[in-house]
Parts: sequence; C-alpha cells; structure tokens
Amino acid sequence: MLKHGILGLLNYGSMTGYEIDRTFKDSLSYFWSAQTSQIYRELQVLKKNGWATNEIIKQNGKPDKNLFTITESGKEELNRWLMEDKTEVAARSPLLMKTFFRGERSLEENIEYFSKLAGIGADFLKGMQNEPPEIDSYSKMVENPANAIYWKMTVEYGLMYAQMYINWAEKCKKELEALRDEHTAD
Amino acid sequence: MLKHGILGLLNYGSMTGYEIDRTFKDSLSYFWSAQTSQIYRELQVLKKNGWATNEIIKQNGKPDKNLFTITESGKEELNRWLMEDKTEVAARSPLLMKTFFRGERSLEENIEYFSKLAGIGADFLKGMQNEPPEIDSYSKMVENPANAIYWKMTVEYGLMYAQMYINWAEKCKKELEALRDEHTAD
DNA sequence: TGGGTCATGTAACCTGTTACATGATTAG
DNA sequence: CTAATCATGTAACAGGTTACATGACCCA
Repeated sequence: MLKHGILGLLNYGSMTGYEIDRTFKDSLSYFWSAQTSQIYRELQVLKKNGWATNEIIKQNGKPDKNLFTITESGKEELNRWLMEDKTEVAARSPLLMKTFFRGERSLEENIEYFSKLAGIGADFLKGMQNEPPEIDSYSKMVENPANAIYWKMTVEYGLMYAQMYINWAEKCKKELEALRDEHTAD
Repeated sequence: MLKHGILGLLNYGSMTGYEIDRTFKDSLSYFWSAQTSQIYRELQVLKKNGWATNEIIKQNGKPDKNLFTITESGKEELNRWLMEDKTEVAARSPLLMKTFFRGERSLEENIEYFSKLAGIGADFLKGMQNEPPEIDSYSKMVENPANAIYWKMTVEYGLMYAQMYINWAEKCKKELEALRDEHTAD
C-alpha cells in the first residue's frame, strides 16, 4: 500500500526519501502514517522492481540527496493499482475492538470513555476545519490542477467521518447515562 | 491488538483456537479480520506471556481439542489495555490513499468508481440491517447480559459509518458529474 | 463420492514499528 | 549555545498475509 502511495507521489515529480517522508507527515498523515525507515526501505523495493530509478545529487555541507524518479513500469504499476477493485467498506478498527469488550469496565468509566472520544473527535474536526491539509502546497507541486478535486474529497471524507464519529460517541454516552439513571432511580 | 481481542474472548470463557477463529470470522469480521494461522500463533504468545493456560482434551475421531483459559495475569493485561488511552480518530485508509491519486485516471472512470463505492456501501448497510452480527449468540456464551450494550454499539457504528460512506461516495460522484457536464456544455 | 465441518497447525513472506546512528548548517 | 532542519539510513522486532498440510466424520 505504502509502495503505491510513494509511486503516486513520484508520479507528480521526482522526490527524495526525505521529501516523501515530509509529505506523508505534513499532509497525508490524516489517512496514512508512515515511518521514515519504512519509506527508505520501500524506495529500495521500488528500485529493485524497476518502478523507480535513483540519482545521487552531490551537495556540500549537507548529506547528498538521493533523488528518485518513477519509470514507465512504475507508472503502469500505479495505474494497475488504481484500476484494481478490492474495495472493502469495513476496515480493521482498534476503536471497535476496545468498545466491544468494555463490559469489563464500570458504567461510570465507560461514560467517561465515550465522553473523551467525543472530545477527541471534536478536536480533530476543529483541526481539519481550521487548517485543512495543505492542498495548495500540492497544487504548486503538480502541474495538473485537476488533481485538487480528489485531494479535497479526502478532506471531505475526514470532515464527514469526524462528524459521524462524534455523533456515535455521544449516542453511546447517552445510552450509558440512561442506563445509569435507571439504576439510581430505584 | 489481536492478542487483546483474544484475551477479551477468553475472558468470556475458555475456548479453543478453532472457536476463536470462528468467532472472529462469523461475528467480529466487520471490524477485525484475523487469519487462522495468526490466531494459533498468538495463542502461543499468550501462553508464553502467562496470560493463558491450555489443556489438551482428547477426542476420538476428531483431532484433540486444545482449550485455552485466561489467567489472572491475562485479566490484568486485558484491563490494562482497556484503560490505556491511545485514541486516534483517523485510521490508515487504503480507500483514501486510492482516492487521493485518482487524478491519474479519467473523469468517466472515476465517476464509475464512486458509483461502485456507493453501491458497495449500500450492500454493506443492507447486510448489517438484515442480519446484524449475531449478538444473541454471544449472549448465550456470556453470563453477563450487560455486555450486549457494548456489542450493539459496535453494530451501531457500522450502520452509521456505512451511511456516511454512501453519502460521501455519492457526493464525490455528483461533483465529478458536475465537472463533466460543465465541460460537455461548451 | 464429494463437499462441508471439525480441528490442528507450520513456513515463508510482507508490512509496519521502535530504536539507534551520524553530522553539518542555520535560526533564535 | 542549543534546538530545529536537512538528509541519509540500518537492525531488530512485531503483526498480518498467503500458501500449504493433514485427516476423520457426516450429510446429500
């Protein structure tokens, strides 16, 4: 998966591992986090597969740059991946795993838990609304402005998801509060 | 993560690897998929960590059962995990990774893509509404009916998520259609 | 007689995480 | 003087996937 993300970025233009790492951390982290070490390792795989070539650029003072460029075969692989359809709605969710087993903890603690989730969701939403991932910085990077519509769609997903997440957490909280109030009413 | 899911199940009662595997595949797969091989491997880790003990139960005709039971230390670990708060709203999303790079494909193909996503979302939603993960079968398994509320919350999340997913896919589709119609109107 | 269920796993591989290592330049 | 930025990675480990292997019993 990360391989294809890197191919997608290289398809916009040649980049060094460092730049790819920065892009993931600064702009794509809300839907994909990647470790620096993994990026450098995957770049070696891309090279081995013939999907990218590299070129050392001498610098003085700083370490040399290792600039990667996508090949024709890399572009084919990128397109193959984009066309393949293996779409699953449900994704692995640590959140739901934890929710599922919460019966082990007290009502009060769980009310607190969902309250915290709602708060975290609200912070995430606010963050996204105030400083949406820097679409403009990609626009400069890429000649074709048509891409921006797809970038915005991922942001839109983030906003809609965050809202749903908050609604869900609040609903859960209310259900537990109702349960608690039933008991204490006796 | 899977370790803790297994611990959570063992906390309901002793189980064999086969039963754990069935439970994940039949009932928890909408938020966590697990390979049979991984379950058997993780059970060895639980044992090694002192979180579970096992007992061979002789059978004739069928292979012997290997029944696992949670230990006190395993219960502590389960509770430690439930109490720890490491909640991230955003999760790694292959869906968004693919969406982000769709500028590489044609408008028409992408309209088709989002249309398919909306359909897949609708099928998932229908499936969940018609046959929600067998909450009843857990209820039999577990003495404490209070757990059911948390199980239902995970199902509720599934329903809300599926709806949001469909709305998003349809919105994306409409945006692209509008773009196409602008161009063809010239 | 053929497929499904019960029931166990191993081996190899791929992907992601954590920890470590180096070193110059630049801005506060 | 110190922290951040630029820029490269390696090693070990943890977690997840794919493929393979075995074998009896039961139902249609």
